[in-house]
Formats: sequence, C-alpha cells, structure tokens
Amino acid sequence: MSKGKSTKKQILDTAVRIASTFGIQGITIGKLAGATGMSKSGLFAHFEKKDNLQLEIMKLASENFVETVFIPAFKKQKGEERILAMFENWMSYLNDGQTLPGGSIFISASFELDDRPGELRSFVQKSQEDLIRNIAKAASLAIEVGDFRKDLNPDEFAKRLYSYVLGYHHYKRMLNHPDSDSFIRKAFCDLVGDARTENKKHKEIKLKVAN
Amino acid sequence: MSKGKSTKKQILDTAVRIASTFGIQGITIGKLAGATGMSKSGLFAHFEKKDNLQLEIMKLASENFVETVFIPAFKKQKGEERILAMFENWMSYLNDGQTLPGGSIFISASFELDDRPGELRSFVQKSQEDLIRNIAKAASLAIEVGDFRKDLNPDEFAKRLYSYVLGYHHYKRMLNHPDSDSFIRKAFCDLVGDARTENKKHKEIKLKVAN
DNA sequence: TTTAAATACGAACGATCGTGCTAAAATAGG
DNA sequence: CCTATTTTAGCACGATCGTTCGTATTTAAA
Repeated sequence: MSKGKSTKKQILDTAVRIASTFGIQGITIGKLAGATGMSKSGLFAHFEKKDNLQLEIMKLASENFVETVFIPAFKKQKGEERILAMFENWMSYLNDGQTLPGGSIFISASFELDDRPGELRSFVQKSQEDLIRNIAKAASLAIEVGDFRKDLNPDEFAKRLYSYVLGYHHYKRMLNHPDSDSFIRKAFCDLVGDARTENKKHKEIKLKVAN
Repeated sequence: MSKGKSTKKQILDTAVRIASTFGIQGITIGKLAGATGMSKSGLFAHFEKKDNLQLEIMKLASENFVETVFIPAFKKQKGEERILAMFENWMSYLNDGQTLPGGSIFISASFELDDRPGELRSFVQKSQEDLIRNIAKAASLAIEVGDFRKDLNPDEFAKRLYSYVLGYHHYKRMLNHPDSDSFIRKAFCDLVGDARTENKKHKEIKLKVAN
C-alpha cells in the first residue's frame, strides 16, 4: 500500500471515531487535522472536497458494520439462529467503545441529515434500506425453515426490531438509563417469541452477553 | 404585551420552524435574523447568549408539545381511552407541517446532543424523561381501571411505544416510506392489544385519522 | 544515487460564526 | 409634545470554517 493510501486510511479511522461523538456534520478539517497530527492542507489534499471526506467516513463505517454484524451472521444457519446472531453482533457493534466511542454514526447521521438532501444523505438512506432489507430477508428465511410463523410480515418484523434499536440507543446514550440493555433484550425476546411458530412458542431464547 | 416581548415571541416561533428543519445546532443568529427581517445585533439583543436562544427554542417547543399532546389527553378518562388520545395527538403533533416542517425538534435534538453535555442537553433529557414518565403513568392508570393487565410493566410499555415513534419518525422523514403511518398504527395496536386484560383482548381499537 | 512523482506544509483568501459597542430609531408615560 | 426608556441597526472584532496555491519535503522508480 502506498504511503498516501495508508495515511488516508489512518485519517479515516480517526475520523470515524470523532464522527461517532460529534456527528458527521460535526467533523471539521481543522479538528481532524489536529487529531491526526497533520496540517489542514495536507489532510485536505486527500479529499478535494469536504463532502468527499464525509462520504468516505460513512462508507468506512458502513463496511465496519457489515463486517461486524452481517458477515458473521451469514455464516450461521438460516432461521432463528441467524436472527439471534445478527442481534448479538449488532449489540456488540453498538457497544464497541473503541471504534464508536459516541454511538452509531448511522443513527445520528440519519437524524442530522433527514432534511438535508445530497449525496451524503442518499448514501445513508441506501445503507438504512439495506439494513432493513437484510433483516427482513433473514426473517423470511426463518419462515422458510419453519422457525417463524408463515403469516409473519418480515418487513414489519425488521422495522420493529430497528425501532427498538433506535430506542435502545436513545435510552442508553441520551438518557443514560442503566437498564437499557435489559430493555432491548426483553423487547427482542418478545418480538422473536411472537414471530415463532406455535409449536416453538415457548422455547427458551438463549442470548449470550450480559451487562 | 410590550413590543420587546412580542417580537421575541415572533422570533422564537420562526426559530422553532427553522430548528425543525436544520436542527437545534443548525440555528444561526445570522440566518434567523434574515428569516425574521431583523439585523443580527437587533435580534441578538433579546438573548445575550446563543445558548439562551437555543434553550428558549426548546422550551417553546416543549410547551407546544404538552399543549398539543398531553393537555387534551388528560381531559379524557383514565385508561385505554387516554392512551389512545395521547397516541393520536402525538401523531397530529408530528405531522403538523405548519409549526414542525422538518419533524420533531426533540427527536433530532436528542441525537444531536447525546454526546454534548450542557444546559441544553439537560433540558432535553428532562423533557424526554417527563415524556416517558407521563406515558408510563397513563399506562399504570389503565391497569388500575382494569383496561390493562396487572402484570404489565408500564415503563416498558412507554419505552416500547416511544421506540416505535422514533422508528416512525425515521422511516417517514429519513427514508420517505409511504407506509410509515400504517406501520406505527399497526405496531401501536399490537402493543395495546398485548397490554390488555384477557377479557378485552380482542376488542377493536378505534383510531381516528387515516392518511 | 539521481530524478520524477507523490505527499505534506505554511500562509492566506473570503465567508460566516458569536458577540461586543455605540448611535439611531421607535415606543411609552407624563 | 417632550422626555426617558426600550428596542433596533451599523460596524467591527477575533475565531473558525472550507478551500487555494506555491513551496518544501518525502517517497519510489530508474
């Protein structure tokens, strides 16, 4: 890897962390230059427009999400097991204080950008649609293999799950509720329980992670 | 009302609309001055610090919310009826394009401020806690009067409802899903249905509003 | 090692930010 | 109507924003 590409990668890694705390709109060439020990102009030369910088930050964050949440989950077998894996990976992702000290960039970016059209917003929209579609897809596979009821609406399932995640993020980050982890775990279990076929209705849902 | 107070009120009304679209952090003395036809310094004289301006914006938005959502709902009788009224008023509030062209200030402010301590954040936090507590209170009254099951957790009910509202706002504002209204209506009905006592389990839930 | 290309820096630009200061204008009370 | 007070405007400040440009330095190929 050439020198240029490697420093660019390092810049973006730092940028993702900063954006996690200050929002994608809160990143600044000067602040980012300071955080990386570079000059404003030296850093700026890697991106040509600030918009590009923001876009590349979101793209990196998106890759991180896919690698942490989806890729490992797709190695699990279809059905409830994969759904559970997604959920647990998702929780790990949201609580990785190393790369996301201030919470999910996508969640905050969504609310920052919801009324500001542009390339950046389009990318975030597309990512969110992908996310919901992937969950819905996993749910419909769970129906196919007989884990979930045939009359479950997978899209509805996905959207309710994501709503709970939004709430979770909100209660944890903004309101500092100490019981937000148990909140979402219980909500998730009820959601899955309701989605199950009748004969599996009362099986235990085994989630790892406590805390 | 003195001249000063009346122009200040008018400034804040405009500010709430702007903040609805650009976020509470997106408010700028210059932009707001332009929007009200005043000079920067003339407008600034009403507030003394920008922080005060932002705080007063949030306070006005909070009053608007209470007046639109809670006050009318508290005139309904305790129980499910009051819960339904809250929900419907909430929907009206969120869809009032006149005063909130860009969606709820509190929702966006929450995500803008979640990692930035200060007086403004504290106020938003308090407002959100009040909101959840009010819903939970209404739910526990519904238990008292026998509409909801005795083993329902009111706090959990409130937090799940608010999670759905966050999702609704997100799907509607950010993702422009045309079916977001039916999404939340169905989610709400399921939530209420699950909360009901056994003998009322299958009563119809009559919501006004379509669209 | 020489050299051409890639990369980084320093300084400066126009804009806009929040915020003072002072003077003009509008208002309200006698 | 006159005056005292409140309200507004004009102007300027230091800071910071994104961005440009010419120059220095570092890297990689020959």
